[in-house]
Amino acid sequence: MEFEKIADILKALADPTRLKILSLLRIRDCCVCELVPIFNISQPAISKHVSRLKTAELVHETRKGQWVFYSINEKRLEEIGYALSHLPDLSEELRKLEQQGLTVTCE
Amino acid sequence: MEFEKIADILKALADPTRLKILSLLRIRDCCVCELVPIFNISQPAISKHVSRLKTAELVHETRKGQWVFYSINEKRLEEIGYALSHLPDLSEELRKLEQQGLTVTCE
DNA sequence: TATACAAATAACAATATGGTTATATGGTTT
DNA sequence: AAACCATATAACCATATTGTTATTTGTATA
Repeated sequence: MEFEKIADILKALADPTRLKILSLLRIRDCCVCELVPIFNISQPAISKHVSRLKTAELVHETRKGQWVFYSINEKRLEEIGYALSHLPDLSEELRKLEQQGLTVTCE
Repeated sequence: MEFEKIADILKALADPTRLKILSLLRIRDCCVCELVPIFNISQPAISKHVSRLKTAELVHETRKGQWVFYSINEKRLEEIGYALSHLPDLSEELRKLEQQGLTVTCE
């Protein structure tokens, strides 16, 4: 996965409210109207948070009548964990640096 | 680790430039003046990025003469990987929701 | 001591983020 | 059809983020 893509998914994760939503979805699927009374923020705020998680493919949605239930996408979380321990290799950049004689060699 | 703390570390990670810096530090320790020619941004911008990584304890710094060398803190990265797969438990919140009769039971 | 280089900090600007309230949309029920 | 409820979107505001240039601080050296 590219650096920009990894950063985008991490940005979607990097918020306490969204992390809490994911933790709740680990217990069971929830709809927005269940999440609202748990947090001290408005319904549109919750709606935007889950929307951000959906864009990052960290959750899936399923409409059931008038409700929309969100479920966690554990695969995506595993992917991001893997991406962090296997970031794209930039050794070519360091090689170019050496060719340009810009390397700092200390003592 | 608390949600706010995890979110803070994820915010430090959630930027392509900082992810690239970490990838470079996986190859070898680098100083700011080596990182500058690799990226298309100014020296103060790089300095602020490594400072952000340092605050999140994702890197360590060692002064060597006039240079400051940065090294990756792999332990911290492992910690955040672990934290993502073991987020704090919020089942108590769902229990309270049920007690208040706010649970949505569908079909 | 004066000069030079590396790195950090200050002050600022443009954009992104995370909240609000008001309103629109989608589906259910009377 | 009308009313109702859940969710999404629009418009807006305050603050955070990420870059810039100018300046300061720390260390080495002529």
